Amino acid sequence: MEDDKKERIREAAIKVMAETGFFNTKTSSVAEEAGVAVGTIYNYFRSKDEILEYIFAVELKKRLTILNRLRESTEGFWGKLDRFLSYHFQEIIKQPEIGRILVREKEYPRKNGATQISGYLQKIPEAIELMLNEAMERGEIGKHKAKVVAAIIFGAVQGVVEKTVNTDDFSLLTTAAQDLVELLKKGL
Amino acid sequence: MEDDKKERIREAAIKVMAETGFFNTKTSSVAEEAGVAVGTIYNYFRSKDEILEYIFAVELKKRLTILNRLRESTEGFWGKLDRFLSYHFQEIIKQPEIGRILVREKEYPRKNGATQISGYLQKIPEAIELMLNEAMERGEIGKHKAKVVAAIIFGAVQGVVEKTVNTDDFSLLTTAAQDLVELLKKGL
DNA sequence: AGTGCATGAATGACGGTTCATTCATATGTT
DNA sequence: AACATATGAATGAACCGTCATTCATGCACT
Repeated sequence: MEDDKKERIREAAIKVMAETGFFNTKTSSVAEEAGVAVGTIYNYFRSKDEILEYIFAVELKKRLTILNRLRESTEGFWGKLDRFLSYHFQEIIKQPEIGRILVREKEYPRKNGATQISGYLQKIPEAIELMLNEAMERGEIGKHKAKVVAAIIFGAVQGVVEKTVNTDDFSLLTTAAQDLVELLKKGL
Repeated sequence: MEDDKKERIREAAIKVMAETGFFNTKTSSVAEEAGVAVGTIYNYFRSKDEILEYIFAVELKKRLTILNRLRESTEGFWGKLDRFLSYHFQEIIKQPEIGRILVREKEYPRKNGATQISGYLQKIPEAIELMLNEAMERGEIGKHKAKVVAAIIFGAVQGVVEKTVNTDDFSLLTTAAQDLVELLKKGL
């Protein structure tokens, strides 16, 4: 049995939690799926909560890296948005379980105070809001309430992901980025 | 102490579950909030799950009634959508806890098989999809994939509600219906 | 022979549900 | 009107299954 236990546990947790939801997931199931003993999990994570937190951290870091890279590019707003959404949707096509977890477990209140999750998650709509404001100043898009628009975009993305994972119709996601960008471009 | 225990329990559950989330809500807390004994809950509900199911049933029935009434009216698509969204957002302004629960607890996998919740909830985007198709046939809006658009609208609505309850900024909701309709009207 | 990771049975807290009991109110009887 | 009895809603302490977490022991590699 080879190494990188932490990664093995993360992948197992993604699989099991996507299936049954965080609260109905037993650490013993995660252990079994990962092929390790229950106790081993606790050599790498302080608690069950921390596993979920780690899952979010990994995924959101990937997306924020993309967003920051895009911010610096000279591309127009719509190109940036299209790139970002395409990346996000591709990731979910590759691993639908991630989609399930991201839409389902976000923001759920945990027993012992807040986790980092909300904090991490906030940053995505914030980044979009920032890009929106820049685009408005450049006159690339008309004046709108960036906050509301960001919430709409963020929500629309989740809506499409949700529909996809609920119906297992991944064809939706292959064109969703263009569909959405097109709609928004005309709309704003 | 007057009557209608079931209603008292429903209201208490809304309050407590909005605060702590379904899975962190103890039946004893609901009982306390409702001013009844724990056992009394079980005279009106078979389980904790059933309380949540009932909360959804009540709220979704209200919304589906509106939607069906609108379907029969001769009003155009955009008027209908505006009316529906206005109603929904007003309800959440009146009782933000409902908003929290609707966006957070939807579709969460329960231990003992499926609940009615997903089934009920499906009907909203379905109704929107239907209205969209009718509007496209009438030529009121251009041809689009109704399924994707319905998912986008449904998601966008949730996004705005989520933003609102997370920031406690209810001013968002007062104009959100018009903002959203306007954006979509131009976009489609 | 010491260090570090892995193990999984044991532990203990927690909380949903049950049910024997209480109690308020209604009904019937004189 | 006074009393007896029946009904079923309300109660909450106790029960019991369910896990998250711990830790004593085993194992491997240096």
